[in-house]
Amino acid sequence: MSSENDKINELNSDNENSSKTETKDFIRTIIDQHNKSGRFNGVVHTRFPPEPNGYLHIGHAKAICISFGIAEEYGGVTNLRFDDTNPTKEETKYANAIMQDIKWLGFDWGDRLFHASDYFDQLYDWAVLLINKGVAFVDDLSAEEMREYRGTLTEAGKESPYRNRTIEENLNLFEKMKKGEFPDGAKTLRAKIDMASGNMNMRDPVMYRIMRATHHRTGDKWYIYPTYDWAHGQSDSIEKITHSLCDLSFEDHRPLYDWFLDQLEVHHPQQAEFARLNINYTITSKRKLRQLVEQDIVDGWDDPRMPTLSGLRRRGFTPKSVRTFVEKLGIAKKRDSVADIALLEHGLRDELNATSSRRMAVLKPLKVVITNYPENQIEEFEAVNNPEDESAGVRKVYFSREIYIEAGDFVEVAPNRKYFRLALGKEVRLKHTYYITCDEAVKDDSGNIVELRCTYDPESKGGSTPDGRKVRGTLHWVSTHDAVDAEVRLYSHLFTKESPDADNDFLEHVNPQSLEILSGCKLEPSLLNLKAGENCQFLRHGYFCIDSKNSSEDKPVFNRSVTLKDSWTVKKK
RNA sequence: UGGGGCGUCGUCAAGCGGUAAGACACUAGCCUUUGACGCUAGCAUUCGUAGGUUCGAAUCCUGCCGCCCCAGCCA
Repeated sequence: MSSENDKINELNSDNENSSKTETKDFIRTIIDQHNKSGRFNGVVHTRFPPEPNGYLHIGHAKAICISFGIAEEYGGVTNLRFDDTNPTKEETKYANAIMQDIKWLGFDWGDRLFHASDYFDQLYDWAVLLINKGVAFVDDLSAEEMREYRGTLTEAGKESPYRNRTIEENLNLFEKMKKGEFPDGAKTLRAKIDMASGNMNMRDPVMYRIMRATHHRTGDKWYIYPTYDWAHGQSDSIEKITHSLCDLSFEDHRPLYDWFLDQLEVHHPQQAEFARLNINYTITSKRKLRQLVEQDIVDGWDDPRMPTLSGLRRRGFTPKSVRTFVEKLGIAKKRDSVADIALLEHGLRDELNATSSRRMAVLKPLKVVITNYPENQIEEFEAVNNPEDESAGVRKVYFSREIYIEAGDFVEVAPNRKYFRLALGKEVRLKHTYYITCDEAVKDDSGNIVELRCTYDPESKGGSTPDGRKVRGTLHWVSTHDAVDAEVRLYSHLFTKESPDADNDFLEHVNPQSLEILSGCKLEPSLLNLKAGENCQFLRHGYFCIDSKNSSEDKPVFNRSVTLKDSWTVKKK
């Protein structure tokens, strides 16, 4: 009886706990288990290991947030280590850009900046150790021969004819490889594992290749370079990493890393693999992004349409919005998952709604003359900077007889009673100021509307009238006398197809309208004071920032980071 | 006839034998000096599928089916 009660109590308390406890992903669950068992004495030490051969993109942001974020959460730290084992592809300029991007995201590796190349000597010594153990050998097979000997996915491979050289011979040959006595590609050092393994990575993988290339850090010291597979696990081990978090493509390599570490009898991190981040309407393949840049389809790696961190930054995305996005997506092992770009955009809007000042900007101007408003009169109005944040204060806006409104806010005949923007005979409110009614649309010879003639109601000053009549439509405006001219760039998805990555001809799906450049936009003058890197809401349009590359004092250029949600155009359809 | 993974709402994703969280998206309505924001409501009788075990299964067992990754001296 009593044991039954205990069980029920246990169940109840479990339920209470589970309803309060946050759900954990499989990586945090593994760490919890380690902490419970004491495997790493409660230490969580991760690393982020990029290859300095390109720019970081949103997919890397996920890996960064996971490795840095989880370590931080468990009171641990994260190393930044450049995996620079292939001198033909790596450059210092990429390393610098990568560091800048990680810092921008808000993560810090302290004084723990490392390079796989820091360990080249140790790696060499360990290779000698494996030769001495009889589990590594120098092979003379060419690349093509090796491929033939490797077998296929369903057939076992054949052992290399050089596999049974004596330890002395291997030692001698390996040293000569190091001294540069053989031409590039003539020999390799291979691990002696199992040519019949179902796991291709275990079929005597290459540990060293001969490569006469100047390394961006070690210069011309080496003629041989370790492969990633040989360097990676040991680098983690040397740095006493506890949890090596990486993407699913290294799942198959884990047995190999474990094998090396076991042979060497050194510190053994736990590797865990998660699914990479894919996002719809974009691509996250370094190779394909490079193509966009090299074929001038975009304006460089930091083009605001690019999913690179530098592109997102220039577009006006905040580090927080990127981190929130990654957190909300969660971590799992579903390889083909594709995140909705709308979630990233939602996070940005959510953040900026709370923090950005509002300003009025007319993107496609239409001149309005308020015929009953005194000429040469300028009236000052106070405008709230951010209705979501009183501390943001107020600013002054100046109203006059001639203003600009958005051309799209006027049609001659209202399409239905749900339409409450401006039309002939209709009344709308001008934000912060007066009601106006449209009397006449002036057209040019070809019938284009070039000017509106309206009358205002002096009683409506401030945006409401004594009679309390309802005016549903509120338009933003800018006075002609103090409007500032600017260029505004509107962006939309770089691709028209949800999963352009699936296609090899992904370039065919590039959205020809992903960039719309508007010139002659009319802005509220206070916008000239917007600081670089600061976001601002253009009322009824979206969030904008100054373009860091093309903007100048005399010719301001703004980027649209994200639109405001718009239920009207949805309804219209 | 190889090895490794994955299949829960349109999307991402919880769930770990006790009767399907949450977020985004979407829909309807309210509010509104941004058709924004906010608020309210709706949105998986069902967890790839077929059996089995069990009082009870998304969760355990078995068999199918589907999708993805691996044959660089790239990382």
